[in-house]
Amino acid sequence: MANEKNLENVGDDVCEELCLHEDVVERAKTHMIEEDQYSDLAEFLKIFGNPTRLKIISLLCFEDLCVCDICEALDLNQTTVSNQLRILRANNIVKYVKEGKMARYSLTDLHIEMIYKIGLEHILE
Amino acid sequence: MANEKNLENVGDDVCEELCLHEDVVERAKTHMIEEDQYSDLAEFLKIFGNPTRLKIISLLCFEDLCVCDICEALDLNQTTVSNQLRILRANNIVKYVKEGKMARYSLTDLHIEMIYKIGLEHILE
DNA sequence: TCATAATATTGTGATATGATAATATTTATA
DNA sequence: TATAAATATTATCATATCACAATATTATGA
Repeated sequence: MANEKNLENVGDDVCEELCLHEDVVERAKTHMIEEDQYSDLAEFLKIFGNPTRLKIISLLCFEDLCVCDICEALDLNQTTVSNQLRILRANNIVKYVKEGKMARYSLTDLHIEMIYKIGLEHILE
Repeated sequence: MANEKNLENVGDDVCEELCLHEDVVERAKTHMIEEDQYSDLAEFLKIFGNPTRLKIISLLCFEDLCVCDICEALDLNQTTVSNQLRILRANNIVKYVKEGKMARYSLTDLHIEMIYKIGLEHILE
């Protein structure tokens, strides 16, 4: 029995003196959010990890634009822009209104612009 | 000659009346940053697009931690955590100090916490 | 200097992502 | 209703990324 307890403890208490700080670990855990929220947040922030999408976002920070103008400003073909706009839409980063044949895109909210600008600040440091 | 000019214009002026807004496009272009900066920014923000890395960041928002404690808090094996820490280091998101055998990790600056928190706000809306 | 704890690096196969070609849909107007 | 402009969707293949096993490195204490 005492033996069994020792075996149990092997996993938990390895390097107790020097490294594994039970109290620190427990406190850290209290600051964690739900597993699903980490996934959702990663999915959302992942969208910012592509230069083409960042270019689109950077343009929309200043002015709403139609697909055609975005293609022209970025010198990218229509398929590429349209596909990326779909991804941006699906992730609630841009929205659009139909105006006749055109679709006028804009950022959904200020969070998008903030993340773009804070990121830019960081890399410019 | 007149014919040639017409042909040239076909590419530029297609849908002039309805869609391609030269002035809008020109104005949009003035807001763009350098190609390299888009790449750098994408590389940087891409790092936030992974749940494991976000978990590490979320812990370090509150307290500096050693690798061992991070593994324990996240219930992940050491290889995974160490690899992600290397990526975070390489992208200037975390830094560390050696303390004997241990490495104590922390966030490099407030930008990291801000991006994490703004993103979280966004997905919780 | 040997053993071991803590951390780092490398290699691997499965999965995700990117740009774009090909094609489809939607809408206004002739 | 036929045409063409504007935008959207689907398919493809090359490349990137992921978690982790295996292994290496670093640093402490016996």
